[in-house]
Amino acid sequence: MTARKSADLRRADIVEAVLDLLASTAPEHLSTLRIAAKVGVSQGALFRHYPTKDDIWRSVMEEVEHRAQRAWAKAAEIGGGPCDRLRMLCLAQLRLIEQTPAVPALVMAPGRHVAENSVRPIVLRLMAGLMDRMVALARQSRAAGNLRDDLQPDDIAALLLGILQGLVLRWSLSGRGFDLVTEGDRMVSLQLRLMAPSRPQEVSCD
Amino acid sequence: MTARKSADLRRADIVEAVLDLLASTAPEHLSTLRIAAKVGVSQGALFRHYPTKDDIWRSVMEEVEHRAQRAWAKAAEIGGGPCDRLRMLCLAQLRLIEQTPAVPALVMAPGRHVAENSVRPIVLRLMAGLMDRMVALARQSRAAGNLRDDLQPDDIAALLLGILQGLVLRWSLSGRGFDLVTEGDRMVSLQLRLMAPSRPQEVSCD
DNA sequence: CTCCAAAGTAAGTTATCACTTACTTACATG
DNA sequence: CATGTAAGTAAGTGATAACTTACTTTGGAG
Repeated sequence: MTARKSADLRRADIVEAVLDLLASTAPEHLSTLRIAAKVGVSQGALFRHYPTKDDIWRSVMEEVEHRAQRAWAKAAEIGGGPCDRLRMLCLAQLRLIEQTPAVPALVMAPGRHVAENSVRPIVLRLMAGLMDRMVALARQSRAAGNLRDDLQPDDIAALLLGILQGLVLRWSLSGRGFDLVTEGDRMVSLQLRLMAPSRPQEVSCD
Repeated sequence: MTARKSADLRRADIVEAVLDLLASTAPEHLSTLRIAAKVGVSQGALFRHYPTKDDIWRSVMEEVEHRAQRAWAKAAEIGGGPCDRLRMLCLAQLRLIEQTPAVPALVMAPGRHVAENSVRPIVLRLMAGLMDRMVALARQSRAAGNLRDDLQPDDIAALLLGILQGLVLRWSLSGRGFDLVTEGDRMVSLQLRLMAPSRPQEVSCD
């Protein structure tokens, strides 16, 4: 099951090297030479394992997707009401990004240099997956009376996701100048409080 | 006053060409060759007007900044309460982005290829300027009784700005697949309603 | 031990980039 | 009309990119 052929091990090495390098390098400056140097082989050796640099990007993005899904699943395991789980899902995403700064770099990379064709669909799938989970939890939260009746689950999720994305953008632009999870917790909690039913404090989320 | 030397006219041509091209091209694929072709001169001619490509990026970004400030100022002229003006500021920003898709491309461009050193400080200044205006309007709105007392103006602005940025990100990733201003109006109005004081509908913003 | 395929290397190849250079044209001014 | 300057061009230059090629090393199966 978990056994891998040596070729796959090498590919895993390469993916990990790219993720490492992306923590400190913009995607479009990640040349095959630098990747190879990080892995510890010559540049040409990369192409024994991947036919194309685009294929490397695809593998990297798929690994990111797996990590994200793992993080979401782990956040879902924690007990508590649906509203807590919604908050935990948001925080799990922020924690993932903090530990893997490659994520926003890849998501925001606009150009073809970072393999638009290979990466873009995976990014969209990733964001759709997060959105789905958030909508589901929002629906449950509302049903449980933790969120206002007059809010659509899609809108709840869109507002929260927007707050997360804006926060991550500012975090990236500021050179990671503040603690992402701390600030995110503050913002998400605040927003959930705003979306709580009218009697302000009683049925609230916290 | 408004008179310009011919050299400046040429520079304006180049800036406009870049902005045009950025509507359909990622920043890192905008070579001097393509810019020159758009302007209608040879590639080398560009360097008669700009010593460096970085200087072109800087000029472009400064033009973007001016457009943004003009848009914000125009939005501020419209009458109405501070809460309306806050909403209008948000919509003005979205309208600017819709008309000038280069803005998110430049803001999110992570790498050095698009002149990190020249562009980044201007981007930060731009975002800080928007934030300042939003915080000021949020403070006025709260003082006017349109927003809850227990919200800090900074947080009000941060939430709204986050919602805008997230929306723009999804708009860009989706290939501009929905109407930015329409959807933005819906989201911003919703958020302002959530932030309105407890008696839900009466003192609300709308 | 032999042999073969997977994995590695060094040195290409081709393309594109920002930028330069040597030379030419257009034009306003004295 | 002569002339100096701003603006233009075509053809480089060197750097760097992804990818290829010809050859060598290595390790396990027969």
